[in-house]
Amino acid sequence: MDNSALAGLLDETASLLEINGGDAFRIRSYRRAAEAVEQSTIDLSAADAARLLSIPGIGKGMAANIQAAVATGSFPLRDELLALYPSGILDLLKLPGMGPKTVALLWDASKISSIDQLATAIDAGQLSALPRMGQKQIDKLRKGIEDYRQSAGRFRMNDADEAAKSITEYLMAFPGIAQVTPAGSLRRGRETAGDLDLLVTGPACEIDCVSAAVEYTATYPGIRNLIARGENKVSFYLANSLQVDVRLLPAGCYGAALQYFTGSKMHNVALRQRALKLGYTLSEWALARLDDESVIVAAETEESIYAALGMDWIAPEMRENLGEIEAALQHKLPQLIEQSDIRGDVHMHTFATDGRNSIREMAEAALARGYEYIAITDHSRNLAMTNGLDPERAMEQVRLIRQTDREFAEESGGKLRIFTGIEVDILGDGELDLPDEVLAEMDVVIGSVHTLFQQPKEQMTERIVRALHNPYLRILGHPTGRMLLRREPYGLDMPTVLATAARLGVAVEHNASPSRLDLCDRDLRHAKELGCKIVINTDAHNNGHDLDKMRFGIRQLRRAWLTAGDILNTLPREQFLSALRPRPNAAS
DNA sequence: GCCGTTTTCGGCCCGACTGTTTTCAGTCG
Repeated sequence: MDNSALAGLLDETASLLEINGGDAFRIRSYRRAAEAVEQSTIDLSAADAARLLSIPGIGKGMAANIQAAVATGSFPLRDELLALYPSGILDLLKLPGMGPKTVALLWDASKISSIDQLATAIDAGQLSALPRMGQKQIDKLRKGIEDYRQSAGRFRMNDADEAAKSITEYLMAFPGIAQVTPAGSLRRGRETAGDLDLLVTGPACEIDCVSAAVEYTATYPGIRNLIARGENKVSFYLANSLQVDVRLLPAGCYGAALQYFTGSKMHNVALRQRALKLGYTLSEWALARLDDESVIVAAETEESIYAALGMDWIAPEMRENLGEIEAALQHKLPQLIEQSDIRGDVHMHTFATDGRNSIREMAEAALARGYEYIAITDHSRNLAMTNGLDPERAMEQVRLIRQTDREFAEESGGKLRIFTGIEVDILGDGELDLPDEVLAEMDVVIGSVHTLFQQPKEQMTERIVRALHNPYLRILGHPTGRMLLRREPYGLDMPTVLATAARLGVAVEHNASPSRLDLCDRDLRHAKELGCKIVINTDAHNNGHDLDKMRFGIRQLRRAWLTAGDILNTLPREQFLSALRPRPNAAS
């Protein structure tokens, strides 16, 4: 059992305890332990008790739970709770506005323990009899169920990504397998994937000897159950119900297969039409002559196929038939942004609030990543649960950032600059929650939408627009608050927000991570059209893989056809701050 | 349930907002 799975067990136990009305501090302990396990860099299933106990947040009880889970797949408290409630009850918590108290209420009153049962109860009008269940609440739940069902069955990009990595590692260990490439929506950079397509090639995949590699694929240890095993294809489900199709192909047709299975459907339809026009036929096996299909025109590489069709190779992220084919024919495809274009990350937290590292540690991690600048932007006081900074602590933090910046610049030979910053909360009245004299000290002021995000659409938009008018605000953070597979964007009037930001010169932040996606490709396209400044940040809370979240965000930028020139933090550091909205009193 | 001590037990991030109340419970970050 890997750390993630282990963390999942602890976290779901915490949720079950909450539904059960357990002690709040005990619940927090389970959450903390789950977090610690998830973040741990060592394999805890192989760790002894002493090693487990050395991890902050893991004590005697939790160490015993972990050891039991490694040995048996569960532990006593979890088993006891699962005997009280069906496990499907945890799905209910995924609905917006649905917390443990409401879940407990539904269970106690009507034995509702799944989303389907809840939907039935709503349709039967059973809910209105319950306390605190007005029409608004019921409407909200109905909408939530609708959204949930739309996203059900799809997997977040990072889950598909991780599965692809681990299967790839397994396959590459087989002699004669030379290349494994994820195709489908994962390769196109979609934020979710319905299934996972892996294309495999190498000497072991040639037609006369492929059976051994197929056999090896079918014995991948992560397989929950095998769906099909053909001559050169293996399909199976992983433990998390993700369906995986592995195709083992001769090198001679690898490019054609890669092109075909990457899609999208509409892109492929348009491409096949183009082929017909030129007297060819395109399939997953080859681009061949229409009058004699035994004559292969191109098949080995994608580049050769696109070239034979008279066009430049098209990056997978653009293959949605949104004009990329015409652009490729005219050799006018944009040079899409690459991760290596990014020179800085200006949204990160430290242990002054809810981060896990010091300013210096974040700086070291950023430098190791090749960045030229970062901004430390801890939370302001309104986000009380994060130990947000009040004016005094914010000023102290500024002092500390400047001191660390000086020391670090000296040690690193000036390779990295640390900007001062703050992530302030936009309040219900559209005001920022720190006074101007504090904001004036900050290089980077990110105004984020945290506590506002549940509000009705009209007020929400109006309040954000008001906040944009605050002259100290330089970046609009988490502009849509969109959480992947959790809830739809809350119906915010994004065109108005983006147009206002563009007019006032406020940059909007794109911040994509496994769990959230602030701007989708459509938002980003729109932002560019409006001439909006865009930054891409990670909202990093630790110096480890958090900074790596940038790679998830880059995909949406590429899907929106953005180039390095469209993104502010591709600028050298001398130019970055001056590209932001000018500050009211250009003090420091 | 964990932690840090007072080495045996008390303290453990909390404020904004909504919808349902008729003074507040529940959810969210």
